[in-house]
Amino acid sequence: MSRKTVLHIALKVPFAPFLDYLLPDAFCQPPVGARVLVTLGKRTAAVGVVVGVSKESKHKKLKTIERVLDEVALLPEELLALLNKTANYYHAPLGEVIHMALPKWFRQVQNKSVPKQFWWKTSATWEEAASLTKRSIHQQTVFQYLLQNQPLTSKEINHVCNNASQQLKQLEKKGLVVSSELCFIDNQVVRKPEFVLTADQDHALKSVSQTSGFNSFLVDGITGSGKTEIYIRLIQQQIQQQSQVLVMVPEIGLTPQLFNEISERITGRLAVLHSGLSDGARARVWEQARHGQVDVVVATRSGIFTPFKQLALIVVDEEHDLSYKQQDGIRYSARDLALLRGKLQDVPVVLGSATPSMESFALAAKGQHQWLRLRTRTNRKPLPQTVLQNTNQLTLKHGLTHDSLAQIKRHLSQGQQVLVFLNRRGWSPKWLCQDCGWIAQCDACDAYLTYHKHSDRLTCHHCDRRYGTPEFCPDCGSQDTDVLGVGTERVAAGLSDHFKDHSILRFDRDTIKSANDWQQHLDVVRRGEPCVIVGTQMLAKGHDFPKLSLVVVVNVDNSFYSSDFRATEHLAQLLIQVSGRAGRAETRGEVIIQTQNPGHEFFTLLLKKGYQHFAEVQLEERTAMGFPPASHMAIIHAQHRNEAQLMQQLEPLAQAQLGHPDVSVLGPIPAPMQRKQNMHRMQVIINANSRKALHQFLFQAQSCLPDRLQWIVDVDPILLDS
DNA sequence: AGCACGCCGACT
DNA sequence: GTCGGCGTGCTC
Repeated sequence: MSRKTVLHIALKVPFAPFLDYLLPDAFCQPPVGARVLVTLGKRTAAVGVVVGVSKESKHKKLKTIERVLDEVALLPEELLALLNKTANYYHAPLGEVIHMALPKWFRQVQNKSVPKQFWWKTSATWEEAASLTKRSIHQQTVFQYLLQNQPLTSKEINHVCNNASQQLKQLEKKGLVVSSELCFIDNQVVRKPEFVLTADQDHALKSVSQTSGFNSFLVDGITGSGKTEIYIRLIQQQIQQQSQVLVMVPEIGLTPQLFNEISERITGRLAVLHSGLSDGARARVWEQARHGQVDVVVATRSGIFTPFKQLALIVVDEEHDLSYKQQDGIRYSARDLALLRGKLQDVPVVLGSATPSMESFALAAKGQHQWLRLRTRTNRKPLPQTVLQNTNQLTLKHGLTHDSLAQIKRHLSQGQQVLVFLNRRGWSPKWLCQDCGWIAQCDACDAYLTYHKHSDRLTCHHCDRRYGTPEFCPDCGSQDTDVLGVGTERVAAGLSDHFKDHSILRFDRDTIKSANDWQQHLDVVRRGEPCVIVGTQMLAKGHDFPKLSLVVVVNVDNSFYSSDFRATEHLAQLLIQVSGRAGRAETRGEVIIQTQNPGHEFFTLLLKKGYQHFAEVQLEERTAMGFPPASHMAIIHAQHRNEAQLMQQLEPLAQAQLGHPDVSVLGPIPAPMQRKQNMHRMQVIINANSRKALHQFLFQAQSCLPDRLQWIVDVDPILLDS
């Protein structure tokens, strides 16, 4: 009787990997990987993806598919395989993984075709343009900006002048610029000359290109050792063979940089994919990659799920970067998934970093990654000179020592730029009562409030609640309140005051909200006038500021008191990365690190012997302690508004830990921040000798936790709190 | 997760 | 008398 076709449909539901639906007789059978429209419970119109077909189902009463949205699979087989593995590895329901991977555009029921976009580039020299645009300053500005930053979309030029798109049309009429629907880069002329590779580069390049199928490589080379050159040569090779390359970058701010570097050197079609794009733009890149209409995609984290027609290589730049790990929802690591995808699709994966993560370092040491070291700096830039400044007995001015200020002054007067790095935004991280020692805290979190002078508010950086500044201490009534500590806002204000003749630029989440803000700030720095840049984390990464000659790092000491065993690894990476910003061929860069622990062996190890040596010692320590990468870790985070109920619901887990010889379980213990956004938080830390044992435990744990409880599993956590 | 049902407290 | 809090249950 039942010759009915049953379809397994992945939907965004937390309780099952997929649900079964019937295919109506009148419908053509959609392929696996196609989207369909179904009703679910009271919900009409839920978008799901076909993940399997069968003739029967365990369920009695099946609903029927409403509509087939794709004739051909939107998710190619290899991508679906990756998503399946992702679901297993991170213990997440397949439907949720698919939901996360699909750009929003494809999760909506739309009949609209993917919107178009136009790319611009110049087709004339500056002289030609100048003579034809004598009467329009705007056209000249637009042309010049395009000349320096091409290729660009109209949107990216908008900030240069307010009617940039009209100016572009005019320029096009005059034959000075051309537009294309694809990001063309069908360069007739390769603009930059080819460099001669160093022996190390040559060896690395040959090692990768001589292998076939899956192989993983760790390109380990200091800033300026020419990692990008290797990526570019590899990309060139693939394009010649009509294959596609996925290049992963840690964050949105770095996409334009790598994009431009690559675009100057390849003949092919290039696209970027990051969270700053509109839904339509992301969908377009997906479609183009899937149909083989682009050759290279430069993408941030979620780009690891881009479908390709002919993927032949994955590059993960700045492999150690924490941004590759998603910190909410399904906590996947794009770097690890890149390796998994490489294996599944049998293509090589190249990881690059000046400061490899302990995970990659360990795999390279074991020979699981081919270790390709670049020892010479191609740009002949000498390594920066680093000095430690003991802040213990010194009075600080705007968070800086007198010596730091004097050095800043010297560099500015020499026409150089200076970067002051500190990982704290706002005016000051604490607001306290001078009389009784009370410190302002968030109502909803166990955290101190940060004072922001600009808004004259106290802000919680964990839940974003804002408070007015108290006129008197709520505990003792004293009016003698003060701020404690410095953030970027305060340092920048202090420096503005101190160096009245120079501009002070602030790079943090309060001053930079969009990709456009980024670009504008960068444009200012690139103009090269002497200035002081004050910034957080976002500045540590690979940006190239040619005029920057001094870096001052403030407030590194928290890492020494952290409970996270990875804190020193992260600090070492940060210091090396941030130091890499200073200096260029002619001028040796200088780095000042302000610390209360100048005698700490960490500094001796890192500064005297280098990152490599630091990493070796660190790896030995990890191994001795039985921590990752020598072990496999996972954390179960649970939260509930009621503390007692939270404890009670976690009860079964405490008992489940028995009988797993290869697994050690810590907890349930209170999370480092016990209360966040009014939720009580507990965690269970699982440390296992083998990946298999870890997964077995997690499966068991999952089954014994009550449905109602809000919990998530973080496999391979890289931050122990949050 | 959504979304509904259902059962108790405080307001026009 | 209703509006609305959130506990419980279901989704193929």
